[in-house]
Amino acid sequence: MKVASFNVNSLRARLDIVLEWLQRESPDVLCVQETKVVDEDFPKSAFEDIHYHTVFRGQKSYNGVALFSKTPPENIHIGFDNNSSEGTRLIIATVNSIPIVNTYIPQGYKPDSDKFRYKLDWFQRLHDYFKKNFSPDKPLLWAGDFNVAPEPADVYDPEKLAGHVGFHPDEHAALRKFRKWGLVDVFRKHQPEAGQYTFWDYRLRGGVKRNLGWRVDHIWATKPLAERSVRAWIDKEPRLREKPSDHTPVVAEFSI
DNA sequence: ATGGTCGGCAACCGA
Repeated sequence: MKVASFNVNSLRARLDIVLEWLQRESPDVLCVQETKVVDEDFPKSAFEDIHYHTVFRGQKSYNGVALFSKTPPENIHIGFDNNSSEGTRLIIATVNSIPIVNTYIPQGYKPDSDKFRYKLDWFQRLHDYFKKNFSPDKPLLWAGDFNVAPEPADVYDPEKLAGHVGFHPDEHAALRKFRKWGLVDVFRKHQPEAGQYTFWDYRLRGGVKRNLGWRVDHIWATKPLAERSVRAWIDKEPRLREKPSDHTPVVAEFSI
């Protein structure tokens, strides 16, 4: 089973890239964030044409998540309380008997802002959701744009960025709670080397060229599933980053 | 150097 996560920063702006990537890599599941498209305008048939099932929830201009799968998704939940709050940031569906959680975690703006408190609260709500609905002793996959680089190896300048949004002690404490519950960073398990990024700060002059990157897109799994992971990588295909604002996909393979 | 540049969508917001 092959699973990927990709922040597309507008699905319609990058539709060809996503379709080509699906056909090239042929993952069983692709979790997408920042679709930026309302459900009525979602390009559903383009994905059905290449034999992917779709689950999506969007809104005008911002946010939006989608899940694509080769086999039909089951037990679909959108948002924390199903089909209402935070649906454009959270899709849960079971594919090939494995519950997949696709999240677009709030970005957080600045550490002294309400938006940052909202982000921390969001992590807490998700943690509560996991505790209530899932067991760390059973396979569970959590993928998405977490908007947090977990470790110093995951940012281009850990000393300069310490305390910034996306690399803040409170965010690291939030992630630690998920680890404590039983989730494993599957990419890191297979890739110990520092400096492997999924996002580059295009707001800094020459940020992409200067490799000013962050690893904020993740695939985490409970131990029974992580034990069956055989490979994980970040797709470095240059075509995926035609635009400076592009994230790039993170991929993991499991022997199930 | 504490900046800049994207996408959506039509003035700025969010990242």
